[in-house]
Amino acid sequence: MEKNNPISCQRLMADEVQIHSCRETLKITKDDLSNLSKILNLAGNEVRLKIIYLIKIEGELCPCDLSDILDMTVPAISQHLRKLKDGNVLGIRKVGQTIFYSLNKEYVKYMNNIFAFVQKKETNPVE
Amino acid sequence: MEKNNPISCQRLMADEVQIHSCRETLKITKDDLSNLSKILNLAGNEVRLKIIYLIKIEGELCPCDLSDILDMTVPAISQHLRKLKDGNVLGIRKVGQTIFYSLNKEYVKYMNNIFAFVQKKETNPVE
DNA sequence: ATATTATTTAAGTATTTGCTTAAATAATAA
DNA sequence: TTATTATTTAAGCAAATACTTAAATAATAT
Repeated sequence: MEKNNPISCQRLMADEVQIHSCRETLKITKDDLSNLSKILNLAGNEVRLKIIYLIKIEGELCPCDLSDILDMTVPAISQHLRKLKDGNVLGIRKVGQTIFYSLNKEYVKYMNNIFAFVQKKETNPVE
Repeated sequence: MEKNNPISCQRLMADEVQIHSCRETLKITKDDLSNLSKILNLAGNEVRLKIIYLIKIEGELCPCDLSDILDMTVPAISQHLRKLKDGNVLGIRKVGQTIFYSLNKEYVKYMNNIFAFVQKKETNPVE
């Protein structure tokens, strides 16, 4: 259902064409931007960003290790990992009672973009 | 002051070297990751992401236009703009009583990374 | 079986967030 | 001057967030 809102900005110089163009842009990119905002929201927490960054470098890490590394309780880490897993950013591999979290393939490229300006630290080669 | 926490993860396979390496990595990247998380946190809100995206395409936009385009109240928009300005993502240009917000130069490159996988829409050429 | 270990889940809570409405600023127009 | 317009600021509030501690699962070890 097209809303076709009237333009309420009353500035003399208000550029109706620009406003309509922006609305069109949003129509086209709505879903992309919505999905993107969810990823960025996950990454926009310092603890989770560290988790993603470390897992990206190391290949995989378990909650217990991350708890050690980040000096946080295991449940606190676990809850962050769950969000990242729910958001499909991370996947898991179970080995006995240990659960290794790793970056899902489809996000590797994007995370390279995200971390582009972070001081380099080489990723571990997959063996 | 070096904390040098003992490793508490007791897994048989716990890789002490890896854990120490991660701690070193964090020491090096701490500030970068902290700053990055702030930017991503700003971008990780759907409304603000739309604002950044539109401003990136259009060059600059005012609160009144954004209020029209996003169908939100002017104060709601204004408060988002303030956060983006406080985070140094946006800058302003005043023309009479209208305030135009634009993407700060230092963030243009990074925002290209952020929006890399959003359906293309050409940026307006600067005239 | 019992104990230990790794992890998740749940409940509680203080803080942050994102809006709302109303009021305050500040520039322009009549 | 007074009115209008663009914007910000402030106060209030419901919802979301990120932790805490305790309990529940589940796999391993004794």
